[in-house]
Amino acid sequence: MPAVNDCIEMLDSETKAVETPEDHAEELRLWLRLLTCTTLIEGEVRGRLRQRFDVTLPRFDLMAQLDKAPDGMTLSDVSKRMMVSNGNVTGLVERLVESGHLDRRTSETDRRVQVIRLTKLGRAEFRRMASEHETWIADLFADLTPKDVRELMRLLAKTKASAQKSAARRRP
Amino acid sequence: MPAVNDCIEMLDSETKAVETPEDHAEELRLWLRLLTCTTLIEGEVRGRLRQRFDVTLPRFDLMAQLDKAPDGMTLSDVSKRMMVSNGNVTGLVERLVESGHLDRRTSETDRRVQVIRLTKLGRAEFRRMASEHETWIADLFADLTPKDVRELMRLLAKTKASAQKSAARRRP
DNA sequence: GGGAAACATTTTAGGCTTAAAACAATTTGG
DNA sequence: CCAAATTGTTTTAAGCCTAAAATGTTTCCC
Repeated sequence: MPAVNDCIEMLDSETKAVETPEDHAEELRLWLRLLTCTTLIEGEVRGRLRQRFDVTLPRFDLMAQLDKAPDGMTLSDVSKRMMVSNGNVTGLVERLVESGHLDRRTSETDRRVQVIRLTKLGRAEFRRMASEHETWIADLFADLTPKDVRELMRLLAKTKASAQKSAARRRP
Repeated sequence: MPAVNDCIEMLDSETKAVETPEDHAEELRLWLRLLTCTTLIEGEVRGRLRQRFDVTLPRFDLMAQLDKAPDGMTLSDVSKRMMVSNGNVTGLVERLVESGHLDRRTSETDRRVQVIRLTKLGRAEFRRMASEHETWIADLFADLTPKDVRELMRLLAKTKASAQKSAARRRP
């Protein structure tokens, strides 16, 4: 009896009292919009880095991590911070060592560990790129008021926590 | 005299009256947080798609576009919608045609154009995946209240508009 | 009509990315 | 002590992705 079914579904969607196929369209739209924003900005930054400095985004990101760590980082550290796979970092580091931006040495205390640092050249180039990069980002977010920025920061922090909790539920 | 300099900088950062090297650290932090959220969720979705359905995220995304277009789409349409390069779509479509999920034919009216559609198999598989996918997304955003979701939607719409405007300024 | 511009797609070359397996070194627990 | 588990990195195989150049087709407009 379709009529009865319709009633039940309407009731549910209004009151959230019953367990039936729920509507998660809002969350889905939110996710797509989040993804759109990120893709848009990421593509813009990628293009500007390439045009202005002939550098790729992953290389820039890796250098950004190292700039914050004057004593260097292990490959695992970098991999966790950048949220990419280990093997990915291996290749990235290889190319940046090759181009003279990174210094890589085996730890004295643990011969499994590779410690990487920015070279003088690498640091200088990164600083030069980073200051321009910061103005790009400011420009991309220019229409947001300081209040918007604060509110977004708060909601994204909540989003991040929610997603981490959900991920942990599945992989305890 | 460093003391004087400090005063000027503090004044500026408080009042925004003078034009000096401005501080865009807040926007930068916002961008990094946005990127973190997306990377986190995207990685989670990618992993679940692989484990549950042995499908990649780009394939799923492409099928999602086609599911909304019963009459098919051209490769250019897909490329614009997915915000990826043309060449990328060519390869993706190739593999999905090969696996029987997509049907590709040259347009009768314009022989430059390739029109792609989901096959029966492709549509069935996509629907099966999509309904589960929707629950994953809902779970990942579970800690956000309906008000949070609305507010995020609003702020991300503003962000998207701002970024598009900034991109257009560069590439008119 | 015909050449130039615009458009849709593919190709190319190179880099990024992942998951999984392999390898190497250290730590741990009996 | 030493075998087993753990940890850090690299390798492998496959796929994703981009920018730029090349190819084929249509449209524009003189």
